[in-house]
Amino acid sequence: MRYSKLFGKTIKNALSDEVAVNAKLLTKAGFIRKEIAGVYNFLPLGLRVLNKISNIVREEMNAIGGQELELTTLQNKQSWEKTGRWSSFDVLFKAKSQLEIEYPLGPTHEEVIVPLVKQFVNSYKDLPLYVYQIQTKFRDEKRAKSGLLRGREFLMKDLYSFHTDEKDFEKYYEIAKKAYKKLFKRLGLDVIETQAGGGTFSKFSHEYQVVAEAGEDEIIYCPGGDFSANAEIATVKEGKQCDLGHGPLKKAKAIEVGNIFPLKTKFSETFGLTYKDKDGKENPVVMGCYGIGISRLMGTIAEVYNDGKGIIWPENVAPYRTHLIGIMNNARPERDRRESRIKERTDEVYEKLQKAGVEVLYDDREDVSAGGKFADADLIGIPVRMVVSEKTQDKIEWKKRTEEKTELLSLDEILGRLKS
RNA sequence: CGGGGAGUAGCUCAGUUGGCUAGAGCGCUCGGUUUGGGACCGAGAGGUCGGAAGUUCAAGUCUUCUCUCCCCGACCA
Repeated sequence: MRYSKLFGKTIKNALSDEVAVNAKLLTKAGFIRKEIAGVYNFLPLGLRVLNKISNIVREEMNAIGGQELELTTLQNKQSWEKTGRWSSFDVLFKAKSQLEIEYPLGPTHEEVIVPLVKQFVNSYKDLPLYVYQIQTKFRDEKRAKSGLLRGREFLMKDLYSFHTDEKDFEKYYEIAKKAYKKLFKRLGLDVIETQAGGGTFSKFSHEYQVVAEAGEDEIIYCPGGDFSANAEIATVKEGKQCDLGHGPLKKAKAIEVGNIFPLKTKFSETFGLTYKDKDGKENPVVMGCYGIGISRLMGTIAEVYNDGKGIIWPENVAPYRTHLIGIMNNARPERDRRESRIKERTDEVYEKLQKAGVEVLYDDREDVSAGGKFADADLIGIPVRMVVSEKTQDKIEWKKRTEEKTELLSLDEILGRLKS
Protein backbone atom coordinates (compact mmCIF):
# COMPACT_ATOMS: atom_id res chain seq x y z
CA MET A 1 0.00 0.00 0.00
CA ARG A 2 1.28 3.42 -0.92
CA TYR A 3 0.97 5.70 2.08
CA SER A 4 0.25 8.68 -0.13
CA LYS A 5 -2.98 6.98 -1.20
CA LEU A 6 -3.93 5.56 2.20
CA PHE A 7 -7.14 6.82 3.73
CA GLY A 8 -6.47 7.91 7.30
CA LYS A 9 -3.31 9.88 8.01
CA THR A 10 -1.29 10.42 11.15
CA ILE A 11 -1.78 13.60 13.12
CA LYS A 12 0.81 15.39 15.21
CA ASN A 13 -1.40 16.39 18.09
CA ALA A 14 -3.68 13.95 19.77
CA LEU A 15 -7.32 14.95 19.70
CA SER A 16 -8.25 16.62 22.96
CA ASP A 17 -11.20 14.34 23.61
CA GLU A 18 -9.08 11.21 23.67
CA VAL A 19 -7.33 10.62 26.96
CA ALA A 20 -6.85 6.85 27.14
CA VAL A 21 -3.43 5.75 25.87
CA ASN A 22 -4.88 3.27 23.37
CA ALA A 23 -7.35 5.75 21.90
CA LYS A 24 -4.77 8.51 21.75
CA LEU A 25 -2.17 6.42 19.93
CA LEU A 26 -4.60 4.68 17.61
CA THR A 27 -6.21 7.99 16.70
CA LYS A 28 -2.90 9.79 16.17
CA ALA A 29 -1.59 6.96 14.03
CA GLY A 30 -4.71 6.89 11.84
CA PHE A 31 -6.22 3.54 12.89
CA ILE A 32 -9.49 4.70 14.43
CA ARG A 33 -11.64 7.78 14.79
CA LYS A 34 -14.36 8.30 17.31
CA GLU A 35 -17.92 8.66 16.09
CA ILE A 36 -19.64 9.12 19.45
CA ALA A 37 -18.64 8.19 22.98
CA GLY A 38 -17.66 4.53 23.05
CA VAL A 39 -18.21 4.06 19.32
CA TYR A 40 -15.36 4.08 16.83
CA ASN A 41 -14.81 4.03 13.11
CA PHE A 42 -12.02 1.72 12.01
CA LEU A 43 -9.92 3.19 9.20
CA PRO A 44 -8.05 0.95 6.74
CA LEU A 45 -5.04 0.45 9.04
CA GLY A 46 -7.26 -0.28 12.01
CA LEU A 47 -9.42 -2.67 10.05
CA ARG A 48 -6.34 -4.63 9.00
CA VAL A 49 -5.38 -5.12 12.64
CA LEU A 50 -8.93 -6.08 13.55
CA ASN A 51 -9.01 -8.60 10.71
CA LYS A 52 -5.67 -10.09 11.71
CA ILE A 53 -6.88 -10.61 15.25
CA SER A 54 -10.16 -12.04 13.99
CA ASN A 55 -8.37 -14.43 11.68
CA ILE A 56 -6.15 -15.82 14.40
CA VAL A 57 -9.18 -16.27 16.63
CA ARG A 58 -11.04 -17.85 13.72
CA GLU A 59 -8.23 -20.32 13.01
CA GLU A 60 -8.06 -21.43 16.62
CA MET A 61 -11.82 -21.79 16.90
CA ASN A 62 -11.93 -23.81 13.70
CA ALA A 63 -9.14 -25.97 15.11
CA ILE A 64 -11.34 -27.03 18.03
CA GLY A 65 -14.28 -27.85 15.82
CA GLY A 66 -15.95 -24.46 15.79
CA GLN A 67 -18.22 -23.65 12.84
CA GLU A 68 -18.54 -20.00 12.01
CA LEU A 69 -21.91 -18.46 11.41
CA GLU A 70 -23.47 -15.03 11.43
CA LEU A 71 -26.32 -14.23 13.78
CA THR A 72 -28.66 -11.28 13.77
CA THR A 73 -27.93 -8.05 15.56
CA LEU A 74 -31.57 -7.00 15.56
CA GLN A 75 -33.05 -9.61 17.85
CA ASN A 76 -36.32 -10.99 19.06
CA LYS A 77 -37.93 -9.28 22.04
CA GLN A 78 -40.04 -12.34 22.88
CA SER A 79 -36.92 -14.46 23.35
CA TRP A 80 -35.49 -11.90 25.72
CA GLU A 81 -38.72 -11.78 27.66
CA LYS A 82 -38.63 -15.54 27.89
CA THR A 83 -35.23 -15.50 29.59
CA GLY A 84 -36.24 -12.53 31.71
CA ARG A 85 -33.37 -10.52 30.38
CA TRP A 86 -35.55 -7.99 28.50
CA SER A 87 -35.90 -6.24 31.83
CA SER A 88 -32.93 -7.53 33.81
CA PHE A 89 -30.10 -7.02 31.31
CA ASP A 90 -29.34 -3.46 32.28
CA VAL A 91 -27.11 -2.57 29.34
CA LEU A 92 -29.53 -3.79 26.68
CA PHE A 93 -30.15 -1.34 23.85
CA LYS A 94 -33.80 -1.29 22.85
CA ALA A 95 -34.51 -0.04 19.35
CA LYS A 96 -38.03 0.98 18.41
CA SER A 97 -39.38 0.70 14.86
CA GLN A 98 -41.79 3.04 13.08
CA LEU A 99 -44.56 0.64 14.02
CA GLU A 100 -43.53 0.99 17.67
CA ILE A 101 -42.19 -2.57 17.75
CA GLU A 102 -39.21 -2.96 20.06
CA TYR A 103 -36.09 -4.88 19.14
CA PRO A 104 -33.13 -5.74 21.37
CA LEU A 105 -29.81 -4.79 19.76
CA GLY A 106 -27.67 -7.87 20.44
CA PRO A 107 -25.28 -7.46 23.38
CA THR A 108 -24.77 -11.25 23.32
CA HIS A 109 -26.46 -14.07 21.43
CA GLU A 110 -27.83 -16.80 23.68
CA GLU A 111 -31.40 -15.72 22.88
CA VAL A 112 -30.69 -16.16 19.18
CA ILE A 113 -28.46 -19.21 19.07
CA VAL A 114 -30.46 -21.48 21.39
CA PRO A 115 -33.79 -21.25 19.49
CA LEU A 116 -31.82 -21.57 16.25
CA VAL A 117 -29.96 -24.70 17.37
CA LYS A 118 -33.26 -26.12 18.61
CA GLN A 119 -34.45 -26.18 15.01
CA PHE A 120 -31.68 -28.61 14.06
CA VAL A 121 -30.77 -30.62 17.13
CA ASN A 122 -33.03 -33.50 18.11
CA SER A 123 -30.82 -36.43 18.81
CA TYR A 124 -27.65 -37.29 20.70
CA LYS A 125 -26.27 -37.89 17.21
CA ASP A 126 -26.39 -34.14 16.58
CA LEU A 127 -24.13 -33.45 19.56
CA PRO A 128 -21.67 -32.13 20.47
CA LEU A 129 -21.94 -28.97 18.42
CA TYR A 130 -19.69 -25.94 18.42
CA VAL A 131 -20.71 -22.74 16.65
CA TYR A 132 -19.31 -19.25 16.84
CA GLN A 133 -19.67 -15.80 15.40
CA ILE A 134 -17.47 -12.72 15.25
CA GLN A 135 -19.80 -9.77 15.26
CA THR A 136 -20.51 -6.27 16.40
CA LYS A 137 -22.30 -6.20 19.73
CA PHE A 138 -24.07 -3.37 21.44
CA ARG A 139 -24.19 -2.54 25.11
CA ASP A 140 -25.82 0.53 26.52
CA GLU A 141 -23.03 1.40 28.92
CA LYS A 142 -23.92 4.29 31.14
CA ARG A 143 -20.39 5.46 30.82
CA ALA A 144 -18.20 4.36 27.95
CA LYS A 145 -14.53 4.81 28.71
CA SER A 146 -10.92 4.10 27.91
CA GLY A 147 -11.15 4.18 24.13
CA LEU A 148 -11.51 0.69 22.71
CA LEU A 149 -11.50 -0.94 26.14
CA ARG A 150 -15.11 -0.25 27.06
CA GLY A 151 -17.36 0.75 24.21
CA ARG A 152 -21.04 0.78 23.43
CA GLU A 153 -20.40 -0.90 20.10
CA PHE A 154 -17.61 -3.44 19.83
CA LEU A 155 -16.45 -6.50 17.93
CA MET A 156 -16.58 -9.77 19.80
CA LYS A 157 -16.24 -13.49 19.18
CA ASP A 158 -18.66 -15.77 20.95
CA LEU A 159 -18.52 -19.53 20.67
CA TYR A 160 -21.32 -21.65 22.08
CA SER A 161 -20.86 -25.34 22.75
CA PHE A 162 -23.70 -27.85 23.05
CA HIS A 163 -23.29 -31.19 24.81
CA THR A 164 -25.22 -34.24 25.88
CA ASP A 165 -23.90 -34.03 29.45
CA GLU A 166 -21.71 -32.19 31.95
CA LYS A 167 -18.82 -34.56 31.47
CA ASP A 168 -18.62 -33.93 27.76
CA PHE A 169 -18.89 -30.19 28.40
CA GLU A 170 -16.04 -30.28 30.92
CA LYS A 171 -13.84 -32.11 28.45
CA TYR A 172 -14.47 -29.44 25.84
CA TYR A 173 -14.03 -26.65 28.36
CA GLU A 174 -10.45 -27.81 28.90
CA ILE A 175 -9.88 -27.98 25.15
CA ALA A 176 -11.17 -24.43 24.81
CA LYS A 177 -8.83 -23.29 27.58
CA LYS A 178 -5.87 -24.69 25.68
CA ALA A 179 -7.04 -23.05 22.47
CA TYR A 180 -7.33 -19.72 24.26
CA LYS A 181 -3.81 -19.98 25.62
CA LYS A 182 -2.44 -20.72 22.18
CA LEU A 183 -4.45 -17.99 20.56
CA PHE A 184 -3.33 -15.24 22.93
CA LYS A 185 0.24 -16.36 22.52
CA ARG A 186 -0.11 -16.03 18.76
CA LEU A 187 -1.44 -12.53 19.27
CA GLY A 188 1.77 -11.71 21.12
CA LEU A 189 0.01 -11.02 24.38
CA ASP A 190 0.85 -12.11 27.88
CA VAL A 191 -2.52 -13.27 29.12
CA ILE A 192 -3.24 -14.71 32.55
CA GLU A 193 -5.97 -17.31 32.90
CA THR A 194 -7.91 -16.20 35.94
CA GLN A 195 -10.55 -17.84 38.09
CA ALA A 196 -13.63 -15.73 38.35
CA GLY A 197 -17.10 -15.84 39.76
CA GLY A 198 -19.91 -17.52 37.96
CA GLY A 199 -22.33 -14.64 37.97
CA THR A 200 -25.94 -15.66 37.70
CA PHE A 201 -25.35 -18.85 35.72
CA SER A 202 -22.86 -21.01 37.53
CA LYS A 203 -20.33 -21.32 40.29
CA PHE A 204 -17.26 -20.40 38.30
CA SER A 205 -15.86 -19.00 35.09
CA HIS A 206 -12.46 -18.19 33.68
CA GLU A 207 -11.30 -14.81 32.56
CA TYR A 208 -8.31 -14.01 30.39
CA GLN A 209 -6.60 -11.00 31.88
CA VAL A 210 -3.82 -8.74 30.63
CA VAL A 211 -2.04 -6.84 33.39
CA ALA A 212 -2.36 -3.12 32.68
CA GLU A 213 -2.97 0.03 34.68
CA ALA A 214 -5.86 0.88 32.37
CA GLY A 215 -7.67 -2.31 33.33
CA GLU A 216 -10.91 -2.23 35.28
CA ASP A 217 -10.44 -5.59 36.95
CA GLU A 218 -8.15 -6.53 39.78
CA ILE A 219 -6.47 -9.90 39.96
CA ILE A 220 -4.43 -11.70 42.58
CA TYR A 221 -1.90 -13.79 40.71
CA CYS A 222 1.27 -15.77 41.00
CA PRO A 223 4.16 -14.33 38.96
CA GLY A 224 5.23 -17.92 38.23
CA GLY A 225 2.04 -18.39 36.30
CA ASP A 226 0.30 -21.23 38.08
CA PHE A 227 -2.44 -19.27 39.79
CA SER A 228 -4.64 -16.25 39.27
CA ALA A 229 -8.01 -15.21 40.62
CA ASN A 230 -10.19 -12.18 40.19
CA ALA A 231 -9.93 -10.08 43.35
CA GLU A 232 -13.74 -10.22 43.61
CA ILE A 233 -13.62 -13.92 44.51
CA ALA A 234 -10.02 -14.51 45.58
CA THR A 235 -9.71 -16.32 48.89
CA VAL A 236 -5.98 -15.71 49.09
CA LYS A 237 -4.27 -12.43 49.78
CA GLU A 238 -1.54 -10.51 48.03
CA GLY A 239 1.91 -11.24 49.45
CA LYS A 240 1.17 -14.84 50.41
CA GLN A 241 3.38 -17.58 49.00
CA CYS A 242 1.84 -19.45 46.08
CA ASP A 243 1.60 -23.24 46.15
CA LEU A 244 4.47 -23.85 43.75
CA GLY A 245 6.78 -21.54 45.62
CA HIS A 246 7.09 -18.99 42.85
CA GLY A 247 7.24 -16.19 45.35
CA PRO A 248 4.63 -13.92 46.83
CA LEU A 249 1.28 -13.44 45.12
CA LYS A 250 0.80 -10.11 43.42
CA LYS A 251 -2.18 -7.86 43.01
CA ALA A 252 -2.59 -5.94 39.77
CA LYS A 253 -5.10 -4.15 37.62
CA ALA A 254 -5.95 -6.03 34.47
CA ILE A 255 -7.96 -5.88 31.25
CA GLU A 256 -10.33 -8.77 30.66
CA VAL A 257 -9.91 -9.81 27.02
CA GLY A 258 -11.73 -13.12 27.18
CA ASN A 259 -14.19 -14.98 29.35
CA ILE A 260 -15.37 -18.57 29.25
CA PHE A 261 -18.09 -20.09 31.38
CA PRO A 262 -20.58 -22.91 31.72
CA LEU A 263 -24.18 -22.14 30.86
CA LYS A 264 -25.28 -25.59 31.99
CA THR A 265 -28.93 -26.03 31.00
CA LYS A 266 -30.11 -22.53 31.86
CA PHE A 267 -30.91 -21.49 28.29
CA SER A 268 -31.71 -24.92 26.91
CA GLU A 269 -34.37 -25.37 29.57
CA THR A 270 -35.86 -21.95 28.92
CA PHE A 271 -36.18 -22.62 25.22
CA GLY A 272 -36.82 -26.34 25.43
CA LEU A 273 -33.62 -27.30 23.68
CA THR A 274 -33.49 -31.02 24.30
CA TYR A 275 -32.17 -34.16 22.60
CA LYS A 276 -33.24 -37.80 22.68
CA ASP A 277 -30.64 -40.17 24.07
CA LYS A 278 -30.09 -43.77 22.98
CA ASP A 279 -33.01 -44.90 25.10
CA GLY A 280 -35.32 -42.35 23.49
CA LYS A 281 -35.39 -40.22 26.62
CA GLU A 282 -35.49 -36.40 26.33
CA ASN A 283 -32.69 -34.50 28.07
CA PRO A 284 -31.79 -30.83 28.19
CA VAL A 285 -28.69 -29.87 26.21
CA VAL A 286 -25.70 -28.74 28.29
CA MET A 287 -24.07 -25.54 27.09
CA GLY A 288 -20.90 -23.51 27.42
CA CYS A 289 -19.98 -20.01 26.22
CA TYR A 290 -16.60 -18.69 25.17
CA GLY A 291 -16.07 -15.00 24.47
CA ILE A 292 -13.20 -12.86 23.21
CA GLY A 293 -13.31 -9.10 22.74
CA ILE A 294 -11.72 -8.50 19.35
CA SER A 295 -11.78 -4.71 19.32
CA ARG A 296 -10.91 -4.65 23.01
CA LEU A 297 -7.87 -6.80 22.18
CA MET A 298 -6.76 -4.24 19.63
CA GLY A 299 -7.05 -1.53 22.27
CA THR A 300 -5.28 -3.67 24.82
CA ILE A 301 -2.34 -4.33 22.52
CA ALA A 302 -1.94 -0.62 21.81
CA GLU A 303 -2.32 0.10 25.51
CA VAL A 304 0.37 -2.37 26.51
CA TYR A 305 2.84 -2.23 23.63
CA ASN A 306 3.99 1.32 23.04
CA ASP A 307 6.79 3.72 23.84
CA GLY A 308 7.16 7.48 23.75
CA LYS A 309 7.10 7.42 19.96
CA GLY A 310 4.12 5.24 19.19
CA ILE A 311 2.65 1.78 19.03
CA ILE A 312 4.78 -1.39 18.83
CA TRP A 313 2.63 -4.05 17.15
CA PRO A 314 3.42 -7.72 17.69
CA GLU A 315 4.24 -9.27 14.31
CA ASN A 316 1.06 -11.30 13.89
CA VAL A 317 -1.33 -8.41 14.34
CA ALA A 318 0.61 -5.53 12.75
CA PRO A 319 -1.35 -3.87 9.94
CA TYR A 320 1.58 -4.57 7.59
CA ARG A 321 4.64 -6.72 8.07
CA THR A 322 7.05 -4.05 6.81
CA HIS A 323 7.25 -0.29 6.38
CA LEU A 324 9.31 0.99 3.45
CA ILE A 325 10.67 4.52 3.31
CA GLY A 326 12.46 6.29 0.49
CA ILE A 327 14.50 9.36 1.33
CA MET A 328 14.79 11.36 -1.81
CA ASN A 329 14.43 14.71 -3.45
CA ASN A 330 11.21 14.31 -5.27
CA ALA A 331 10.34 17.93 -5.58
CA ARG A 332 12.44 18.24 -8.72
CA PRO A 333 13.54 14.80 -9.81
CA GLU A 334 14.42 16.11 -13.27
CA ARG A 335 16.93 18.47 -11.72
CA ASP A 336 18.93 15.90 -9.83
CA ARG A 337 19.34 12.60 -11.60
CA ARG A 338 21.19 10.90 -8.79
CA GLU A 339 18.41 11.40 -6.26
CA SER A 340 15.68 10.62 -8.69
CA ARG A 341 17.28 7.22 -9.01
CA ILE A 342 16.56 6.71 -5.32
CA LYS A 343 12.88 7.24 -5.94
CA GLU A 344 13.03 4.71 -8.77
CA ARG A 345 14.95 2.26 -6.61
CA THR A 346 12.47 2.52 -3.76
CA ASP A 347 9.60 1.98 -6.18
CA GLU A 348 11.43 -1.06 -7.48
CA VAL A 349 12.00 -2.48 -3.99
CA TYR A 350 8.31 -1.94 -3.29
CA GLU A 351 7.27 -3.82 -6.42
CA LYS A 352 9.64 -6.69 -5.65
CA LEU A 353 8.45 -7.01 -2.05
CA GLN A 354 4.89 -7.10 -3.25
CA LYS A 355 5.69 -9.69 -5.85
CA ALA A 356 7.32 -11.81 -3.15
CA GLY A 357 4.10 -11.61 -1.17
CA VAL A 358 5.48 -9.38 1.58
CA GLU A 359 2.97 -7.05 3.19
CA VAL A 360 4.43 -3.58 2.84
CA LEU A 361 3.32 -0.08 3.64
CA TYR A 362 5.33 2.17 1.35
CA ASP A 363 5.78 5.77 2.44
CA ASP A 364 6.09 7.25 -1.03
CA ARG A 365 5.20 10.80 -0.05
CA GLU A 366 7.16 13.33 -2.02
CA ASP A 367 6.78 16.34 0.23
CA VAL A 368 7.63 14.95 3.66
CA SER A 369 11.08 15.16 5.19
CA ALA A 370 13.03 12.12 6.37
CA GLY A 371 12.31 13.02 9.98
CA GLY A 372 8.60 13.19 9.33
CA LYS A 373 8.60 9.76 7.75
CA PHE A 374 10.60 8.23 10.59
CA ALA A 375 8.30 9.74 13.16
CA ASP A 376 5.24 8.38 11.36
CA ALA A 377 6.83 4.95 11.03
CA ASP A 378 7.44 4.84 14.78
CA LEU A 379 3.94 6.06 15.50
CA ILE A 380 2.26 3.51 13.23
CA GLY A 381 4.43 0.84 14.79
CA ILE A 382 4.98 -1.71 12.03
CA PRO A 383 7.56 -4.32 13.19
CA VAL A 384 10.16 -3.78 10.43
CA ARG A 385 11.28 -0.51 8.88
CA MET A 386 13.24 -0.47 5.64
CA VAL A 387 14.94 2.60 4.23
CA VAL A 388 16.30 3.30 0.78
CA SER A 389 18.43 6.44 0.46
CA GLU A 390 21.66 7.81 -0.87
CA LYS A 391 23.36 6.43 2.23
CA THR A 392 22.19 2.87 1.68
CA GLN A 393 23.71 2.71 -1.80
CA ASP A 394 22.54 -0.51 -3.46
CA LYS A 395 21.41 -2.03 -0.17
CA ILE A 396 18.43 -1.49 2.08
CA GLU A 397 18.51 -0.43 5.69
CA TRP A 398 16.69 -2.81 8.04
CA LYS A 399 15.50 -1.81 11.49
CA LYS A 400 13.13 -3.45 13.89
CA ARG A 401 10.62 -1.26 15.70
CA THR A 402 11.75 -2.80 18.97
CA GLU A 403 15.45 -2.14 18.40
CA GLU A 404 17.72 0.83 17.83
CA LYS A 405 20.31 -0.89 15.68
CA THR A 406 20.14 -0.77 11.90
CA GLU A 407 21.66 -3.11 9.34
CA LEU A 408 22.39 -2.80 5.64
CA LEU A 409 21.05 -5.79 3.76
CA SER A 410 20.43 -6.82 0.18
CA LEU A 411 16.89 -7.42 -0.99
CA ASP A 412 17.56 -11.16 -1.11
CA GLU A 413 18.76 -11.16 2.49
CA ILE A 414 15.64 -9.27 3.49
CA LEU A 415 13.35 -11.67 1.67
CA GLY A 416 15.16 -14.52 3.41
CA ARG A 417 14.58 -12.97 6.81
CA LEU A 418 10.93 -12.31 6.13
CA LYS A 419 10.41 -15.90 5.09
CA SER A 420 11.62 -17.37 8.36
C1' C B 1 -27.27 7.87 37.18
C1' G B 2 -24.31 11.29 41.13
C1' G B 3 -19.94 14.57 41.16
C1' G B 4 -16.19 17.42 38.38
C1' G B 5 -14.11 19.56 33.76
C1' A B 6 -14.57 21.22 28.63
C1' G B 7 -17.05 22.92 23.75
C1' U B 8 -13.89 29.39 19.45
C1' A B 9 -10.64 27.61 11.89
C1' G B 10 -9.50 20.57 9.84
C1' C B 11 -6.36 19.91 14.85
C1' U B 12 -4.25 22.15 19.62
C1' C B 13 -5.45 26.48 21.96
C1' A B 14 -5.50 32.22 23.25
C1' G B 15 -9.34 35.85 23.47
C1' U B 16 -8.86 41.08 30.01
C1' U B 17 -14.03 44.40 33.69
C1' G B 18 -19.37 42.81 27.57
C1' G B 19 -16.78 47.25 23.03
C1' C B 20 -14.22 48.27 16.60
C1' U B 21 -13.19 44.01 10.43
C1' A B 22 -12.47 37.09 16.20
C1' G B 23 -6.38 35.60 16.77
C1' A B 24 -1.84 32.24 17.03
C1' G B 25 0.70 27.56 16.13
C1' C B 26 0.11 23.12 13.41
C1' G B 27 -2.34 21.30 9.05
C1' C B 28 -4.17 22.69 3.98
C1' U B 29 -3.39 25.49 -1.17
C1' C B 30 0.19 28.20 -4.41
C1' G B 31 5.45 29.77 -5.42
C1' G B 32 10.58 29.14 -4.05
C1' U B 33 14.70 26.88 -1.22
C1' U B 34 15.49 22.09 1.25
C1' U B 35 15.82 16.26 2.41
C1' G B 36 18.77 10.57 7.66
C1' G B 37 14.74 12.16 13.17
C1' G B 38 8.41 15.93 12.69
C1' A B 39 12.90 21.86 7.44
C1' C B 40 12.74 27.22 5.90
C1' C B 41 10.92 31.84 3.35
C1' G B 42 6.80 34.31 0.99
C1' A B 43 1.66 34.50 -0.40
C1' G B 44 -3.33 32.52 0.40
C1' A B 45 -7.87 29.91 1.67
C1' G B 46 -10.46 28.60 5.90
C1' G B 47 -15.25 30.82 11.48
C1' U B 48 -23.57 30.19 11.97
C1' C B 49 -17.57 31.18 18.56
C1' G B 50 -21.94 23.47 20.01
C1' G B 51 -27.51 24.80 19.64
C1' A B 52 -31.93 27.74 21.30
C1' A B 53 -33.97 31.68 23.94
C1' G B 54 -33.03 36.03 26.81
C1' U B 55 -30.53 40.70 29.03
C1' U B 56 -28.07 44.98 26.46
C1' C B 57 -26.95 50.56 22.30
C1' A B 58 -23.51 46.32 21.90
C1' A B 59 -22.63 39.10 23.62
C1' G B 60 -17.19 34.44 22.03
C1' U B 61 -17.66 37.10 26.93
C1' C B 62 -23.63 37.83 31.18
C1' U B 63 -28.51 34.68 32.36
C1' U B 64 -31.66 30.33 31.47
C1' C B 65 -32.54 25.94 28.88
C1' U B 66 -30.44 22.21 25.83
C1' C B 67 -26.89 18.96 23.09
C1' U B 68 -22.09 16.78 23.03
C1' C B 69 -17.22 15.11 24.76
C1' C B 70 -13.68 13.83 28.80
C1' C B 71 -12.52 12.36 33.96
C1' C B 72 -13.93 10.17 39.06
C1' G B 73 -17.71 7.17 41.24
C1' A B 74 -21.86 3.77 40.90
C1' C B 75 -23.08 -0.05 37.31
C1' C B 76 -20.92 -4.10 34.27
C1' A B 77 -22.22 -12.73 31.73
